[in-house]
Amino acid sequence: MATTESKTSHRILVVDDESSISDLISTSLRFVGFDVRTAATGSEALTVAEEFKPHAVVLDVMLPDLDGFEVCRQLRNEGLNIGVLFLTAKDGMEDKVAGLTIGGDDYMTKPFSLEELVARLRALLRRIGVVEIDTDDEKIRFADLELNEATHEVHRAGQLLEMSPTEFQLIRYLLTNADRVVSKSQILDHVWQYDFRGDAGIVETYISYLRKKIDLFDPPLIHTVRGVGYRLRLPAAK
Amino acid sequence: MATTESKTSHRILVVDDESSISDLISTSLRFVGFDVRTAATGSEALTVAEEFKPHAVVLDVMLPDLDGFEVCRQLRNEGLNIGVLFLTAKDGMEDKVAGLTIGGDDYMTKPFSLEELVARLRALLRRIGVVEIDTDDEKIRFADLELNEATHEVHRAGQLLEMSPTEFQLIRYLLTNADRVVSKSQILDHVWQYDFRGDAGIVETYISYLRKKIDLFDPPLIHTVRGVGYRLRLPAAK
DNA sequence: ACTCATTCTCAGCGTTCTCTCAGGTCATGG
DNA sequence: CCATGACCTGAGAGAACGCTGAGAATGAGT
Repeated sequence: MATTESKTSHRILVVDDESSISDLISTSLRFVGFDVRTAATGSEALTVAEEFKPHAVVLDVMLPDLDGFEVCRQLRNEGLNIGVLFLTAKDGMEDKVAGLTIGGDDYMTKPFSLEELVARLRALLRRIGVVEIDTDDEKIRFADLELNEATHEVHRAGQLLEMSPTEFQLIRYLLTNADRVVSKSQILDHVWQYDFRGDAGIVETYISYLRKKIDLFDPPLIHTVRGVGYRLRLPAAK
Repeated sequence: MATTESKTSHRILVVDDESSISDLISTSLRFVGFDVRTAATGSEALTVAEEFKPHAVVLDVMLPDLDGFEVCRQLRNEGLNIGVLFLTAKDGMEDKVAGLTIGGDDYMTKPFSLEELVARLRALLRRIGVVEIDTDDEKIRFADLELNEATHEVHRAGQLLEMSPTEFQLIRYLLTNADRVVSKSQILDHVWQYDFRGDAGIVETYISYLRKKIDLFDPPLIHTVRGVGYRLRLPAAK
């Protein structure tokens, strides 16, 4: 019943020359139900794309041969309706990337969190019209808690709650796993940037932040399962 | 029950260089009905996997030759849908543990209990889609007693019972062996960490805890078989 | 440059859990 | 019916776990 996916899985092409990154991304995307192929170079990307006909491409700007934008341009020349999610290192190039990111495309700076990658990719697919735009589709609800993907707003009992970026991602992750226990490591791996090397105790701190905002209302929704993790649930849960 | 029935036998590859550990695990997994192969090194794991095509791998991250992550990556490169349950030492894990729960994977720190290993492995197989996701599949029932893996909740007669981690594992072990007698040493071996060196009397204590919660209802389900062990049964089923 | 929001670490604190022990109860065989 | 061993359970020490406030470090916006 808690299936987030997906009658027809969408085809995503992941292009990155660092295999650790491309493995991480493709594993994650496959798990949430996408059909994934990878390429390590620009030219390989073009070759694969021709045959694979992806709906969207996750594309590193920095490639050994072609420039990411060049790859994008050539893909577009095929006349296909392809969405592109650029990946870029966090240097000075961000502005340039932002400027070159046009249309329904998007970009993210490395390192990012997998939770955000998936969210951005889904938004991208919606924008370019591959996925039906159902306004309800952009909202996740649990009890009187509502998260709006499009506006990035969270409401409880009709009231707007201010969330920091991390808090937003955390509550989103909990919401997509509503009613199931998720461990602190799972949270860390999905919500935090993939290069985070700190303690899992940070999760406790953010859970505390969330509770101060969300569970200031009744009934409390965020529950601790000692020794295991956290779980979003209603008290009435039979 | 006398025959080794393997209608839904999933293939599990166990990779650990300590033969004591790998024996322990494989014996246990075979007993609960998995088809098990073992490997002592990373390269052996890859060789065996190619031919054995396991559904999941129990993989020690500390291997003599290849790193556990490298093994994982190469397994994934085959394009196969393999779940990985990593085993890590409790101490030297500071910067290693990141990203281990991506893509439905999971990890456990040594020492662990066999009960938990089996539970985690089953959850893993469900998540990666090897086993049908039937919400009922995540529940174990006996009489009016119900244990839910996903939510970590235990109900009796529709009422929620609070359980500590060890209590939860114990009732789960009893439930998976419902109607059969299990000895105290069996319980100790499966529910407690394999390096536990205490008295078996601890089991009596925890049985007592459980009875205070579960058999506060009628009829009592936990029965003592004097001189042998314990058995979960209904009064009618003499 | 300054301010503010945010992220993250850390340590103190209270709670819960684990495990041991000891005295009591119960079943069984003699 | 008693003796014996097996089992039950309450009490309590110590450890593990999780929550939270304080504050340093970082980064974004003005």
